Amino acid sequence: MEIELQIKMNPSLYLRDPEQSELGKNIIKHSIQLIYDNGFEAFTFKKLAESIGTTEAGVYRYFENKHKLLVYIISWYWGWIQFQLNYQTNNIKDPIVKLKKVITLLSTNVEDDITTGHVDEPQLHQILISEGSKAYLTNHVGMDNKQQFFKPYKDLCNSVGEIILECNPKYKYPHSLASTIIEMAHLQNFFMNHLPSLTDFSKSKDEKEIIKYLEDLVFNTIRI
Amino acid sequence: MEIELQIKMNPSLYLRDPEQSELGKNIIKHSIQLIYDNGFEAFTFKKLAESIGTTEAGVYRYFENKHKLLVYIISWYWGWIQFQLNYQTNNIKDPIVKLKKVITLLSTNVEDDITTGHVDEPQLHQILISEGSKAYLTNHVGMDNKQQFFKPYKDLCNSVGEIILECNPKYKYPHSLASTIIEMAHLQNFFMNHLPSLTDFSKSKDEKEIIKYLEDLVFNTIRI
DNA sequence: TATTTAAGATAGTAATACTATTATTTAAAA
DNA sequence: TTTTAAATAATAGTATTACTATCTTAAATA
Repeated sequence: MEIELQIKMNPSLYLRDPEQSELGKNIIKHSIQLIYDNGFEAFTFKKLAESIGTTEAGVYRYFENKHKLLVYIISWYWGWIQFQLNYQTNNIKDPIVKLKKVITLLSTNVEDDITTGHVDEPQLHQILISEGSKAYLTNHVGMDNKQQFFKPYKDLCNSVGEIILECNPKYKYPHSLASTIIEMAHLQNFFMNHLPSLTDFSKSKDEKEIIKYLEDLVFNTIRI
Repeated sequence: MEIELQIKMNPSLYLRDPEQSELGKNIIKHSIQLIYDNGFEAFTFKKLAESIGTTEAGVYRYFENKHKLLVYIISWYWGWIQFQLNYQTNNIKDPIVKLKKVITLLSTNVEDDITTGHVDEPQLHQILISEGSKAYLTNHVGMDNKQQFFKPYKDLCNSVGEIILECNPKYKYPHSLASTIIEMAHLQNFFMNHLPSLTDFSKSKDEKEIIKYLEDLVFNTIRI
């Protein structure tokens, strides 16, 4: 029996479900590759179509515009991370161990997940580091939020917040600390690699240092 | 005697120094207004030129492209914040008081500084919250960094890092904690106003809550 | 077999991000 | 005061981007 992991996506993000056809899956696959290679600003539907071997109009039948496509793949990533979190912390009683797992999961460049054929998770992880915040740092964030575009991110933040509260039920800022952990796991990685003097990891350029920094930050903050 | 505050800018950011002419000052002034109103994605040199009453070509004589203009005004902001930091922490001995001042300075929506005629600081502060990270989250961050585009930001981060070390000389991650404070002062503000469930300040929507959160985070982390 | 549906092919438009040219005004230098 | 240079304004033009529309073909389904 083959198991294939399916992440349920918000239908408002697409015009036609990309999971349901070869072309759709190719759009996701090549989008990740192109955004990973050239960044989101340089990414266009024309280049995407050329890379797939279809036409611009073909892509537009799946996604209204490139921003929604970005939000789609980012949502997919958070959904996938949520699954990994649930899976990895399942049956663990100690919330401290759980929280450490979460920090490691968010900070580590994942391995390719073979149960998700057309998605290259390591590339997607890099996209999240460089482009993740562009999903919500827009003028239309309010409208996007109303359409629940950021639900996977908010759900994840909530899960992390709950684990924080398990560690210390009296801690006053579980959601803010959760969003700080998630954002900083990515941003410190970006800084480490591109603006190293903004971090203390420039020598080793090792993700493990980020994990140590975040663990120190989090467990001192919640006073464990 | 009138005092005018001049922030020295990196000449690689512009083609012609905007401080040196009326048109130049108008470009800065109206850029801030337009980016504040419509966001950076919707901002074009054509709209800017129309808003000033000049032509697109006129703007291009000052700035190569809109990204460099964004980096310019963001650099200006960090230079101005650096000045405010130096000014406000001058003669303060206690590093804890200093660090608190820094957190407050970064988290508070500033008042308009009359010594900088053509710059509206409160609007600029909002731009930093929504668009600040777009200055460096690009594919050409390495080249930009080589040209010292992010020096004011890195200098500020360094200053904050030094104050952290004054509080606790043994703390291991002064730069990372400094960049965390700076980024989170802005990001928690953005979340509070646009994605409130990612924070614990959604009820009051008060900057003072962010300050309390960051103080709690920082002083627990460095164990004061 | 008829019919819906997806995909491919092609064309076209408005806006964006520029570059280039020339004419006019302003200001500094000779 | 005249000359010269520099800044600006006015206009035009191009390649690319971000779409929309239409028509045909192929494949799946009823």
